[in-house]
Amino acid sequence: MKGGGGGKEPPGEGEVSGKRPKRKCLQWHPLLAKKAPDFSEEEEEEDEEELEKEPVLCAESSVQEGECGGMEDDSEEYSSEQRARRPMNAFLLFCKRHRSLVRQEHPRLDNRGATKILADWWAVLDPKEKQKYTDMAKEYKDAFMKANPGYKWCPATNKPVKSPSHSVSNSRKKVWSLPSNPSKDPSVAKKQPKTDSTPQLNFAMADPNKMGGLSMLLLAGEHALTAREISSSSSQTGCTDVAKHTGKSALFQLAEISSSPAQSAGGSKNAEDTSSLTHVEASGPSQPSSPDLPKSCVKSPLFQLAEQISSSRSPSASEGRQCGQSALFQLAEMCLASEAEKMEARSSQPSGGSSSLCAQSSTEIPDREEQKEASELPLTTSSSSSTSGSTSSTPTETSPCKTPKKKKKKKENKESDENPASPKKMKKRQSPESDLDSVTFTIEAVVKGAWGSEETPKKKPRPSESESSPTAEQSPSVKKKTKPKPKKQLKLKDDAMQEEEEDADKVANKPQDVEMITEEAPMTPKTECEDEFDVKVEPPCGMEDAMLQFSPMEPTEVDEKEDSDAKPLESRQEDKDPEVKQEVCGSRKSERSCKGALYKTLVSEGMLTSLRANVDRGKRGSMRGSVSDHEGSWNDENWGFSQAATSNPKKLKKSKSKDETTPGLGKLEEEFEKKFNSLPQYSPLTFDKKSVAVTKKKKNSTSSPPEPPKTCKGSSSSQKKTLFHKIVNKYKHRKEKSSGTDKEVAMFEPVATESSPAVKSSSPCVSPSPEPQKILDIPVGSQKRKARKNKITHLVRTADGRVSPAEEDKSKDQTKNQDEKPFTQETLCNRGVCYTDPRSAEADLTDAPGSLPAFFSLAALAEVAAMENVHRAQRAVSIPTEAQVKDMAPVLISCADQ
DNA sequence: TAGAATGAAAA
DNA sequence: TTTTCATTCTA
Repeated sequence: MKGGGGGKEPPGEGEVSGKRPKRKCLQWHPLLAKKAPDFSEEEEEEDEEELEKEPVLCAESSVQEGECGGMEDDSEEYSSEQRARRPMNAFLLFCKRHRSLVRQEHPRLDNRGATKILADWWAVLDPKEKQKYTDMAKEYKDAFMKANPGYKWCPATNKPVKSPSHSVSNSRKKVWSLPSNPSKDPSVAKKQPKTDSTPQLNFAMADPNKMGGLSMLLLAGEHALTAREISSSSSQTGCTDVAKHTGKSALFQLAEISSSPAQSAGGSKNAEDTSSLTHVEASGPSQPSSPDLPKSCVKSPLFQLAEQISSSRSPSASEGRQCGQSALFQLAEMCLASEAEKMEARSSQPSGGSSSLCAQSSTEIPDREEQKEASELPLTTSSSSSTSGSTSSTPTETSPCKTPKKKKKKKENKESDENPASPKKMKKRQSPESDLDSVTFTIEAVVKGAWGSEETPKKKPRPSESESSPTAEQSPSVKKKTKPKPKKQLKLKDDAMQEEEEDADKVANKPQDVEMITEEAPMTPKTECEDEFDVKVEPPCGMEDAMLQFSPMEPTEVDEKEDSDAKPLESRQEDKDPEVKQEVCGSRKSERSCKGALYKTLVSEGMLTSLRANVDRGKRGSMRGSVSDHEGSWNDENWGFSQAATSNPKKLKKSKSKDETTPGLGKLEEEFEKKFNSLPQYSPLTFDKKSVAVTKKKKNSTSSPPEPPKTCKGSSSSQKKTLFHKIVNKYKHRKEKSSGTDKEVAMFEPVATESSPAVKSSSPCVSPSPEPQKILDIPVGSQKRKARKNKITHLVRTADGRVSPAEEDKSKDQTKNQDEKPFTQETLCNRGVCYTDPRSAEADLTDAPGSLPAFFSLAALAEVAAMENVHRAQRAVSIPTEAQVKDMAPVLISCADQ
């Protein structure tokens, strides 16, 4: 959609040309950049090579800064190009959090409509509730600013930087400039991204200047954390403590981390990090790293054996394919699973983290190694895998039919070759996935105790992938690490830690999956991609169903979804890939169930909140997203895919932003998400009540105060008052801009209907509650801007309430809108309130006590009539003037109080 | 790519 | 006071 941010840059010019779609901000992040399909394949390949080298250098020497600086330069370029996005304000956060809900309720509704509704909700939202979002926004902003000290919100009208040289890169506009970004060559920038992408921790990225938005911060934080983790893992001590120590919020911490030394190694902390990094990097390039990991991790002999087995097997498996797992392999898996369980038990929080870390670290290394090795030697990967704690990861990678070269390349190549049609799509890798999946499943199953079964499901992998993917996308290892631990560390403070750890442990247990996932996004997951792709394809249906059923609000639903999904999936999977996956993993179903539990857990924890949103989205247009998404693979997206993917054929494309952001952000993002998720998400019902009022407001504002519905007074007076005030304020605004409301009226009527239902549900109260009245009177806020744009002109309504010709047209549109929007009458009807028949409405109105109520009822009626028949509307009602409304306010208030 | 919303920041 | 732009995603 958007521009394709991803993957779109033309290979040739690419880089600069800019295509960084709109969102550059996130993209610019190296990790993201890699992940992002955006880069041309060619470029990516080259970049990869470069990256391999670079990371090492950085890690190795303190000089890193210098080198990194080079990187930074690039990054700077990115930053300049992509620059950090300005932080979201409270409203945007609210929108982000609730848009999915809105969409769920009103699938037909387009974004604009959803936005309007959200605005309504926002208007209605209690101040307290709003405050939460406001606070979050503030915190977010603070963190952002900390990370990007010099950040300017507006590049200023002129936008100095952007236009000229970089112009291209910044397609959009702003380059807000981060202070530091010297010019960069586009080409360089491209390279850097990859380099950056090198999983590891390029703190270089962290540069405040470079740092993009929050996501960047998060990334930086993650990297730091991961580094710490790694170091800790090596030492086995919990490095995370540092993070924990700080009482600051995760966001701040992240910001600090990113801002401070992230690049080179700033303080002592950094030193540790760097050291850890160095280890990783050093190891990464060469296999040695793998050994380190194992050492760090305390593996039981059994575990080691299992790893060896798995690793050994993997190579053959790759060719042989996923399906047939040898008994030995299975045994290994089981061993691993048992180990995993043990690990979990141990891990509790601290230790567990280390274990997970180990796994992660191991995974990470492999990735790097893989990249480098891929270029160099395929075998290395296998060796690394064997050595590395993550058994599955290597095998899977190596296993892929093709040489274990760079995943990215492979993916790209494959994609290009195999799937000429869809660039993004993937090729499927068979064996590797199957292996990994099977392993993961088994592990999970073991952990849960469900082992045994076989069903399995591809989905599990998906979910896990999806989950992990977000974090891991760029570099699998990183992702793994980041997800589990970063969050843990960050949150250490919070209870979440435990939960997270558990999740992480789970993840760790599934290192394979994680790796898979991680790679998916950015790089590629060639194998994963394939797998995912397949999976996505398969599951979509089931997922959709699940998704559909699923309500973002309740986590519990997820389970249900999963269940539902599982069945469909199974059938699907069987249909599709009987060959590979199913066979391979016998126990998938059970695993699936396990995953389902995990999924639930994650959701409950809030880790998957984004998923929810994605899911919602997925419902909308899952399919499209699936394709693009796969590449970009987002955590959430993955989820969405896994779960929802099937459902929506439309597309999921989640916005680039997601793709971009998620990949890199990984755990950090998760934390952010957690916070974000922690934000209250109100059920539509909640808003319905309120919304009713709001809608009314809008309607009123536009022309007449229609709302009839018989709102109930049941609502609390305080809320009503608040609403009233809000409405009044908005109303004022409206007056200012008085144009353009008409549309709203139409729109709102439907809304009103919705609200009305809610009201009814609460109680059949009749008299229009004060709120509604208030609401009716008051316009909703949104209109202002429209006015600017100057749409206003045609909207005007005559005093009569008639609509100007233009309005008539609009009215028509409105009617359309009604049709489109679920809220409208349909919803109302569903809820028990139907105004379809104006007459009935009138009756109600007439019944309504009090002149005011009656008045409103009439007005509402009038609106309804107007919608259906302008003429009727005209005769039916005279629209109250603003003054009238104001006059009525007191009455309304009193009513409300009553 | 425009646009729908709100809000923060800059000009 | 007016513009920009943050998010999301359809038309």
